[in-house]
Amino acid sequence: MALKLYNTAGAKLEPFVPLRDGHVGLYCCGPTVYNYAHIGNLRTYVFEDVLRRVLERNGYAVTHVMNVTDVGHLTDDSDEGEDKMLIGARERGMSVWEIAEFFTRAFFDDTEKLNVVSPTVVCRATEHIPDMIGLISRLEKRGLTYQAEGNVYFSIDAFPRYGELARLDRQELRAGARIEVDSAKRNPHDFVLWFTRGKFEHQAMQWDSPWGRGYPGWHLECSAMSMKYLGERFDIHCGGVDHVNVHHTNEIAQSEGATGKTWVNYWLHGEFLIMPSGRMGKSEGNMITLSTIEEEGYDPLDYRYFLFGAHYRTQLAFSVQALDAARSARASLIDQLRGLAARSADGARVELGHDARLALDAINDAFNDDLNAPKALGLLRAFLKDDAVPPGERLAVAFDADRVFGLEMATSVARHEELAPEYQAMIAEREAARKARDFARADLLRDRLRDAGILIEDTPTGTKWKFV
RNA sequence: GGCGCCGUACCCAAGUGGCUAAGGGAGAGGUCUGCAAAACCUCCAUUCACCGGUUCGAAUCCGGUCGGCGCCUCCA
Repeated sequence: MALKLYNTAGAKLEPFVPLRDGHVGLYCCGPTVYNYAHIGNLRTYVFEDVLRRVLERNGYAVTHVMNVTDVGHLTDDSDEGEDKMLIGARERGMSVWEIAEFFTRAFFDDTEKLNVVSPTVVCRATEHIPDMIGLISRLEKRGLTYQAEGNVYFSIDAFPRYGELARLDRQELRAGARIEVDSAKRNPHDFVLWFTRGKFEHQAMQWDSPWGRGYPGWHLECSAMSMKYLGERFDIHCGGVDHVNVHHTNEIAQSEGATGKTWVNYWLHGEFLIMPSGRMGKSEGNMITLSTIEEEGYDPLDYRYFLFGAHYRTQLAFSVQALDAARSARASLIDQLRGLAARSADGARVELGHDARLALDAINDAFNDDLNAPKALGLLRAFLKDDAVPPGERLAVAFDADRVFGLEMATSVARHEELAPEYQAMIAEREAARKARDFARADLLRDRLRDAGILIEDTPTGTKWKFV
């Protein structure tokens, strides 16, 4: 089955056809680095990782670009807020530049732990200010901007197709429903391209521009940088669903406003991870980071496995119970694969028989059907139980599918952990006790090993152990 | 108020017109075991929030009701 993707623009499933044969230009909205990413944010990056892996599995050479928003941004668009970076810096006693560097590193630590493949290009907003200024100038030449009270605004009334992506009805938009409208705006939904207003003298990062010293509006960086690295037209742009209405809508306006061309062909949006209390966020007070999860004894890959429980376009309910289920499921999968490896003389077989081939095709079809990872995982697990297929072939199918799942299956199966000599001695002593039918002694040793995190299994082929 | 998504077993969920409604977790029974654990085997929704309609046929399409969530403000 050829790759099909759900395009937010048009709101339907479409066959994927790249602009250039064999190549894909992919832009993913990256992190704002004034705080740790939480596991809800990370869900989106795992979804994008699956997208990239599926594209590559289909033979495309992918140029994957991601921005890092290290420019301070207001806490809200009504211009009343304080710069987020500044707040972060003050709270932590660091310069805004140090803050940005610190959380950028933290972000990539997290994605690496989740086995997310690094983007081809990672670009920082602060290193592309001239590109953004250039874009504003182009918009200015085309008459799509105006200046008011020191700021440069994009005029959405000068861009007739405004809001098509989100199917916004301009008449029905309710500006100011939740915030106060900036009185300098001609249309309440106009947005700032460049800030200079003295009111923001506390803004720590500022640059010179034709409109005065200041800083760029938030949406600008994605337009400027994506076009710089991928061209004025490219294939796929993705991010979280929350970006559809404002961020991506505004990006399209300023990008297509500047070039006069269709900017992006496919828009993909990942749904939210939902807490019992609703959306996860710092202000909601329900933020969980990857570190939190690790401290609770979960492996980051347990979380990755958990994410494959649901399709990327459906909200996923997070709970400890659900994460526990994922951890157990991943452990049992690895055990299952180890069992298959033990029963296969030559490990993962390269040549697949008819049934294995069929199963792998079905799994690939699931991936190609708008990245249906949960279906693919279900198919894989059903297939692994099929004793009619030689163990080596089952293993091979799993490892092949893992090129997309990214669960380190082969590594986990091959891992031979070393046991400290004192524990080896305890196991030997327990064996001796069992032979002597001193079961009280044997059970005591088993309990002690258990307390040390070592699980004892007496199997027909001898005593085995593993870390819990 | 507008736009959008969702409601499938104890839990997380796949399925979007037609074979027995995936898969995982939990649970139950069994094999094995000194006992366990692990592993393996078996069982676990005549039914898809509710009501009405379309159809030979619907969890799947249409209308309505109830419930949940998201976006419309920076936000994955």
